[in-house]
Amino acid sequence: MRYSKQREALLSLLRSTRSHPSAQWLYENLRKEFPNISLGTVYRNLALLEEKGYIVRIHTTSNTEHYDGFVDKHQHFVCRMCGKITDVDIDNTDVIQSQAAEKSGGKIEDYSLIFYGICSECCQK
Amino acid sequence: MRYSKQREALLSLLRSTRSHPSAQWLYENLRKEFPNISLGTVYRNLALLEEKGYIVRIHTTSNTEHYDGFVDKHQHFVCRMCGKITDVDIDNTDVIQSQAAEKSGGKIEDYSLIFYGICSECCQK
DNA sequence: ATCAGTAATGATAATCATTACTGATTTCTG
DNA sequence: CAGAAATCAGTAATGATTATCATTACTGAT
Repeated sequence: MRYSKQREALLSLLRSTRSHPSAQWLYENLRKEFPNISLGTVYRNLALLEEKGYIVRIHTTSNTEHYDGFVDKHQHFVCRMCGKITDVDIDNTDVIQSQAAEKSGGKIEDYSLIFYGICSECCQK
Repeated sequence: MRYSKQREALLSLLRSTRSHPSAQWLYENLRKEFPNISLGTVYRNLALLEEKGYIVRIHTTSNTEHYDGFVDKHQHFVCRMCGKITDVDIDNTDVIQSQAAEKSGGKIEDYSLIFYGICSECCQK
């Protein structure tokens, strides 16, 4: 993987936020520094960075993908009112993973655990 | 919700399999009984049935949604080789859910737990 | 420092799953 | 049975993502 300014900026932007942005948001914000950057470049580099393990892709009920620059294993909570994604740390998930390995018969490499509900801000409204 | 043949057939087809089909697969198989059924009808009813809680939508790394006619809470395992989705039952997930509620501050209504890896069939190849 | 090779880019077109629209048909209630 | 409303089939539109392609920009060797 050869160096590129755009990719470095993308990764650094992703690592600067905990908001789990979409490709569109990243595109719009990268345009401040790279007015001519292409949306295709954003998608291409997101795929590349995910493949190499530098970022994580989050699949939710929403029809758009979200990305996370923090790769230390953790979980997410999605608010069904405002759509915001926040981090949640759950302990002892290895128990679950070993139980799944046992019951499925196959080789389990990873898992995704996403919580849905109403976030504290939206609860107050 | 008013009765319709197409919707009943869709629900019954979904309940007859453990393969967690996509909209496209359901459409193709419903055409055996309803040669003129529309893909739009399939999507419309999938959305309706999900909203009413009769079926579950499964979001995976694949770019298409999959559906499950069995709504008793359980988890899924997705093979990254063949793409097949199988059921996995994990015990004591309520521990996780209560831990998430505690740590997130919000109100947690549901969660999705999906395992990724290589299924037993693909392991043998 | 320049060069050649090749990966990455920007611009744009293509893809493909899903959703919206429309006029005809079916279901249900009185 | 009739009329209102939901549902349908068919099809166009949408929107996120991916692919294409000519040009540009890294990088290691001369």
